[in-house]
Amino acid sequence: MRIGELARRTGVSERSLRYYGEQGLLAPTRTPAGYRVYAESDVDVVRHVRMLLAAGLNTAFIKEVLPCMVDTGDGLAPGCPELLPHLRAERDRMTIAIDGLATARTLLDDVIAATPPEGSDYETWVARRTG
DNA sequence: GTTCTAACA
DNA sequence: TGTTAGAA
Repeated sequence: MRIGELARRTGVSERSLRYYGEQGLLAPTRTPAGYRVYAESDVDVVRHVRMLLAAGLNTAFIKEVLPCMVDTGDGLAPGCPELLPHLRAERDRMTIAIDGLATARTLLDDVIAATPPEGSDYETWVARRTG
């Protein structure tokens, strides 16, 4: 099938489909005219890619693990045991990122909280705090 | 009408 | 990622 059909059947834009191809996630063949030709199985590949993307993994990582993933019917499961350490490492990176944002948010909360009392004159308030 | 590449307010 | 221009 060509890109238009795959896009319709997966709900993924043609733009994204071409991008996945550039990233090595999809390997469509080409017609003499240069049109991309996808296999029936690519419908599932695209679904898997979307799931992993939604799970926060980047295309480079997905490219590596995709071949080892098995479709369980309701989701994806690691088909190779040596995948777990990498998946857990990825999870740890997310935790670090989340913690970083949490502290950033707390700091921003402090700035927001240091605001003049309701109804007070802003100019005067600023002058008193500025010295 | 569909797809391709390349480029960007 | 969306969108669009120009060509096939």
